Amino acid sequence: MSGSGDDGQRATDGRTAAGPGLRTRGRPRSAEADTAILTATRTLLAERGWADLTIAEVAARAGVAKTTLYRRWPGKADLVVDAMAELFSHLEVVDRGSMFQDALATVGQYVTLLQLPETQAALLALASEADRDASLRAKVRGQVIDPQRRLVYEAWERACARGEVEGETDVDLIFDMICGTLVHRILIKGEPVDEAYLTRFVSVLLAGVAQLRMSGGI
Amino acid sequence: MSGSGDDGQRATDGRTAAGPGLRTRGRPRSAEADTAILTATRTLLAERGWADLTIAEVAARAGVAKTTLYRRWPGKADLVVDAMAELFSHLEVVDRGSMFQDALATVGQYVTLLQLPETQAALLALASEADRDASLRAKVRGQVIDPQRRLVYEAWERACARGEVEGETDVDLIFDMICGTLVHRILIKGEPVDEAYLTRFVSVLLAGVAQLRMSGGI
Amino acid sequence: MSGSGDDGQRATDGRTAAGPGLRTRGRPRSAEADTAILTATRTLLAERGWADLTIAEVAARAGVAKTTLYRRWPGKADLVVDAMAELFSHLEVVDRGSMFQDALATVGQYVTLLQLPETQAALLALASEADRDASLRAKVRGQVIDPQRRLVYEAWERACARGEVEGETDVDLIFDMICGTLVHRILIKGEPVDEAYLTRFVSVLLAGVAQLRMSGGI
Amino acid sequence: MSGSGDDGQRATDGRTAAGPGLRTRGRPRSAEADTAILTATRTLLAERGWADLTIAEVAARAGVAKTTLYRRWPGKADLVVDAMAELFSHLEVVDRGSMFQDALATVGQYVTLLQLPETQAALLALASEADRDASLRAKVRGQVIDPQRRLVYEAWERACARGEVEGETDVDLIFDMICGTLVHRILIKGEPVDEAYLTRFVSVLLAGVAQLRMSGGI
DNA sequence: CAGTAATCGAGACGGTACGTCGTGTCTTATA
DNA sequence: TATAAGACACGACGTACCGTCTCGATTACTG
Repeated sequence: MSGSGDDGQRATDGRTAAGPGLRTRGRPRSAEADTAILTATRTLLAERGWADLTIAEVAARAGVAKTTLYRRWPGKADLVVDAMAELFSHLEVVDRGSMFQDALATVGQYVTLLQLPETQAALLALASEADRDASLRAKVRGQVIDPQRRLVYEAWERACARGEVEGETDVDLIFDMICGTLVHRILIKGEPVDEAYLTRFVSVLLAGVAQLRMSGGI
Repeated sequence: MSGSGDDGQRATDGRTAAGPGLRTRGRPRSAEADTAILTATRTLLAERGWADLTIAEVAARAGVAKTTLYRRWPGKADLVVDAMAELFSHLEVVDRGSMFQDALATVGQYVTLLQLPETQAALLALASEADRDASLRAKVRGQVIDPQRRLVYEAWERACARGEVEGETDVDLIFDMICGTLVHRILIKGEPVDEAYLTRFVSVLLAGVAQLRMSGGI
Repeated sequence: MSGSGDDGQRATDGRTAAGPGLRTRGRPRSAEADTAILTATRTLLAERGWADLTIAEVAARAGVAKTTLYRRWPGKADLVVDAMAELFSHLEVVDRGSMFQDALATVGQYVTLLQLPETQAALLALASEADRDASLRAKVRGQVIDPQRRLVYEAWERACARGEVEGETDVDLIFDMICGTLVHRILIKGEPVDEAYLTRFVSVLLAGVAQLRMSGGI
Repeated sequence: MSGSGDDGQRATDGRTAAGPGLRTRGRPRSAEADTAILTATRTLLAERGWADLTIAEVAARAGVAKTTLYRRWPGKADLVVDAMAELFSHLEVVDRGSMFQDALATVGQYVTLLQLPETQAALLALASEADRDASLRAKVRGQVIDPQRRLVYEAWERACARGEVEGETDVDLIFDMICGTLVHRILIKGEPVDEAYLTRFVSVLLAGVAQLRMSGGI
């Protein structure tokens, strides 16, 4: 689970057995409701897009009352953050034997994710909404964006272990370049990323990163 | 002028003195209204953000009736496209003597634009809305995004003329990398771009591009 | 028309032709909407009762948007006041030749009104709601209750003209006794008023009133 | 006790020490809860009025769970009936030596009751709700309204015993006239009843009743 | 220089989604 | 079995914005 809740119960649900018995009062929240709601959210995002995604319809599709939904999430954006977070939590660095092949495969996973209709509907909308809402931005970054930085870090570490590169690198910049380029291509321009584009992109990127290190800079 | 209008009158308004045929009948549209509306749009985008930008308030701020606004633009998104297009139409490639300096200065202009509150409010929102609306996407790309590709092309041409590079390059990829990286940094993550970040970015980018060409690829 | 409006336009609609031309701006309110809404209100009051009377359903039944309804009346109670006022505005004193017969006939009209399902649904509910809402009470009294006092006054005047009685009487008290008794019987206890009950009631009432005057008191 | 409960347990609760058989199983209902709930109901009626009286708030004020309340009363109206019944159960016919003085004093008690804020909030609301709910109407009449008819009957009997009047009279009509007139004055019109009004009212009423009997009618 | 045809301001209109609130039921752990 | 606590399904609320419409009042070209 992603752990996005803002009220006490959800966050500590079933964790602290040490509690003085004051913890579990009243009817516990339905765990199935969470699953049903997040699934319905993704489905409807794909079907209707962001603007036509209605809280009421999500509730109906999930077989849940609107109230239940509002009890757990303050609004559409926060709900969608959790729904997307589940999708983005499955990315992993693939080991294909070389830095280039690792990068190609991992970036490929990210491309696949960005090409899902639910991602197309949600990601830019979330970023847009977050512009004026600091707490939302924190959630988006904390649950969707920032966790993926580890992919860059791990790929670099693995390349170090193989002896392909050494030292440290500018993970932030590389991360921005990867995510940004693909987001611009797929989400903003709405064009597909094929094998050829992907290969050229990773080539330019790795060449640039390598060159940068040879020059001694960071 | 950007020429986003969908009815005939606006496109030919006051421009072609040639055909006085059956075009101009009845009271002509106020030219000042256009200016006032677009200015009000940008101001309110900066003040309120995308979600709280209201057609009614734009009209009020521009001192214009809602009807007048709807007669010229079909909706909020189309209006904002025109408003943003005016901002993005001022970008130029600066000549600083070398490819690296040219790139640094030009990208710097783009950064400045992305950091404006109206851009922060509008750009991702437009891209998000365009996800489901092909005609909107066409407008966004045609008036805001694609025109900037020429900056990459011209910078490359100038570098060729100087003898720094030769042949052709993958303008599309480079364009995606530049815009995407900055959009991700500034609009999605909401972090500033300082001199150091900018320098590193342009270094990696140009190194990558140069390396790529030496390897014979495109 | 009852003249219940609280905004300027409705009250002065079509009255002041002397206005400086500033009066009629924008689209005028639909007069048919008023009729349709008040009719629908009475119909649904009779069908569903007060508690299950929904603003949304009134609007739907009247073929009107909820917004339109809220633009004209602040809430359910105020709407129902106007709807009832139309019903109560048709009461008249009947001339049957004698004070007793006049009273019998006029009170009979009132009984008929109180036995309508819409009145049963509305009158006590309005009075109940008005308990906490001074402005509502003012409307209820001004448009529904107080105007009927004239019936008592006119009947008394006619009896004076006939020479059956002379001087003045306590209209307020008599009015309370008539309305109150019938409201208690019909609306509170929910029992019908038949010819016999009516005759006894009017007898007791007139006898009391006459006796009171002979004793010289007011 | 009013005995509004609909399950068996409450009726026999703590009263009959006779049969300890199979009645008392599991945890017995708290007797204090009943008191606390009815008191809280009257207090909140006076504070908030009928419309803003909430079951949840009554429970909170009584220090009781909502469940407990619903186990004993089916809804807001039934609860309020019981709460009001307690108030109305204290009315008695006062012996002041003459029929007129008895009536004055007894009606005065009723006036005092009607002028309580909790009565103002509750009585018309109950009657209004009862319009569509036969079982509620039965409760209201059985516990609040009808029991007071005995006041008219007893006052008449006492007057007979004194020799002031003889025979029977139309208790129903007189009861409607008394309650109705005062309800109309106090609850519907929202005006106070002072000594003068009261005296005039009782005068007219008794004169009417007396005259009616002399004429031989009933 | 009157007629015609479009625009303009104002604001009412039919819709739709919103987020909140109250109801009455349910599901827990505890007494 | 009753209780306190609180989650739950349901449905109405009143608000806000949308995009359309209907007015009377301007403005220009046109015949």
